[in-house]
Amino acid sequence: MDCKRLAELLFGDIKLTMEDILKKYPRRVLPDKAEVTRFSPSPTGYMHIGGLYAALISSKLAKQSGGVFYLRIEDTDKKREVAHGTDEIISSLKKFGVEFDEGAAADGQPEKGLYGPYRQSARGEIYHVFAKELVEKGLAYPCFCSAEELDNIRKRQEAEKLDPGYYGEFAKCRGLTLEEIEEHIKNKDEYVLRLRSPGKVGNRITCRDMIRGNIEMPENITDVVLLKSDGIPTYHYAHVIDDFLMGTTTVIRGDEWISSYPIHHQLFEVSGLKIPRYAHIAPIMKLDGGENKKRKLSKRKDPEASIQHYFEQGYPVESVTEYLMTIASSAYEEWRMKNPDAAMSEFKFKLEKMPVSGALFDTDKLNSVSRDVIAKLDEDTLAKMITDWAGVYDETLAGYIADSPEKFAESIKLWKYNGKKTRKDVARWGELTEMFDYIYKGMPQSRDFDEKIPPEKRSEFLSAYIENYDHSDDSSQWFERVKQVGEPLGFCPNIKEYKAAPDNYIGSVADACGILRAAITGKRSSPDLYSIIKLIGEEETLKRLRSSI
RNA sequence: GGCCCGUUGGUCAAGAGGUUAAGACAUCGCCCUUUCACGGCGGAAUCAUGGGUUCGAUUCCCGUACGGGUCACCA
Repeated sequence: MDCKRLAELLFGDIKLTMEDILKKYPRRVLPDKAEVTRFSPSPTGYMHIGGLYAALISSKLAKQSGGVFYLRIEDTDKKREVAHGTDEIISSLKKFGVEFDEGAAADGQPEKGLYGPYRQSARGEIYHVFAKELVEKGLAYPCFCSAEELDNIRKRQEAEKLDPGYYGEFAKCRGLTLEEIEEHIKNKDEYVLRLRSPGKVGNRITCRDMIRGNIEMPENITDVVLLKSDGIPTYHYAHVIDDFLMGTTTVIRGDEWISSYPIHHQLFEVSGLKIPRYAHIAPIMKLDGGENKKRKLSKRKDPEASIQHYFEQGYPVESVTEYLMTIASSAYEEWRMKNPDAAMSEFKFKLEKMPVSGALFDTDKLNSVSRDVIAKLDEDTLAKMITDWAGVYDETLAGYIADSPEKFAESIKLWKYNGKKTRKDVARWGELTEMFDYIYKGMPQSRDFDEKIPPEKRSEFLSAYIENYDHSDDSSQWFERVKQVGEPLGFCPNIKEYKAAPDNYIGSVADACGILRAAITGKRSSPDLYSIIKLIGEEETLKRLRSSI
């Protein structure tokens, strides 16, 4: 067959030439070992935590090696595209401190970088130039099979337990003559462009994966689709051309791509392009119900899959990135313990140390990391972060803040410090609302008394305490009074003595304080009680105490 | 089902042919303590399984089980 004529027939109208393209995308001049990485999402909806994870790693790798990190939008599937998907990705990532050296920009904004356009939808002609070359070399051909025909092929293969795909005897259009093709084109029949795979059954290829080492698998033998009927390339083809042109050194992507690696390997080969390194990262998993089955965090089922969730809950973004780093690298936690105040960028990240199997998302761990992050923040930063968050996500809390800024400042001090030691019991701003309730809102809705103390003893103590209450007590007088009131009623003033002989008492001062705490705040745990009393004032304190009897 | 990948405490995991098999989170106990917290100390808890190779295997090899991924004109 005259492949040149076929190429003209299919791509006669393109103006660009291969020389133009290669001139426009020169090899990058970068220091030795500099990594060029990318984040290449499809704008199909909200940002997934897995996307953030990948972006974080990719960015880190480029930055620490003096390379380039860029954003490429893979918008080749118009059906799944969501309006403003790109804006959403960029702004979310920005909030997490992930910045691109070059790449796609928000809708209407100019792109940064010389290797664009960075939206695949704007690169149509480029792909066609490469595709034309493949056709010229006889390595690609048009296929006019309908969806039904393909479906039948698949069914037959399934029934006969054959390998699925368009190959061998199933590749009907592989043998079309130029005349037949011309006829189809004249009839304006829809077609896709397929690779004429040079693969042989039995051949093996190996994927050099930075995380898993070498992975051996069968060579691709199927005539995969390169260009869809709308002329837009499939992921496979766009990946190969773009990552070559844009100079990606290491492709970092989810491990669901491993199985299509043979296709990519072959595509690079037939196109005569240098294949990049790959790092296939394991997804973040979740335990599914009681089934004890792991599965990927799913956008649909799991709120925690969306990074929006973390904004809503009020996790500082550093908490999330810190946590993600502990998953990405087992060495991270140790490093962090040694360098509590260092910037994350100082950590030397290694792909080789990444986990090969999916880690279960652990909210407890996230919370713990987050408490540490929050504990390091100073009051002003705290106040600002909380105010900003509440303004968007928590009306009640925002109302409290607006109601009395002084009280708010006091409250922050209260939960952050106890004397000199900082508390670590808040992992997300959402937890603060409840705490501020008892400072701002008055009477607790319900009171979580320790049922170890019989209710009548509790009331007895409460009455006696109210009787003896003196709001002018300083903090040590206050505590003395709790002891004094409690002692005759069976509350041992000395915790050690109480522990030595618990049966001799109803409880200890700690229990007495617990009664007061629950009466005033409703909770068993709260910041320093004396300070809370001072904050809410005498009248309110007595009111709450009385109502708990 | 084919093809890949994986399996160390509840979770995240380090680890190496010979170790008392790190550490973190969670959990439990104790200590500190002016309550709550913070902090300190300690406990319980792990090498999926069967065969090899070896003086010795959790570590290397093979099988089995289990789990994950993938098999589109989606990415």
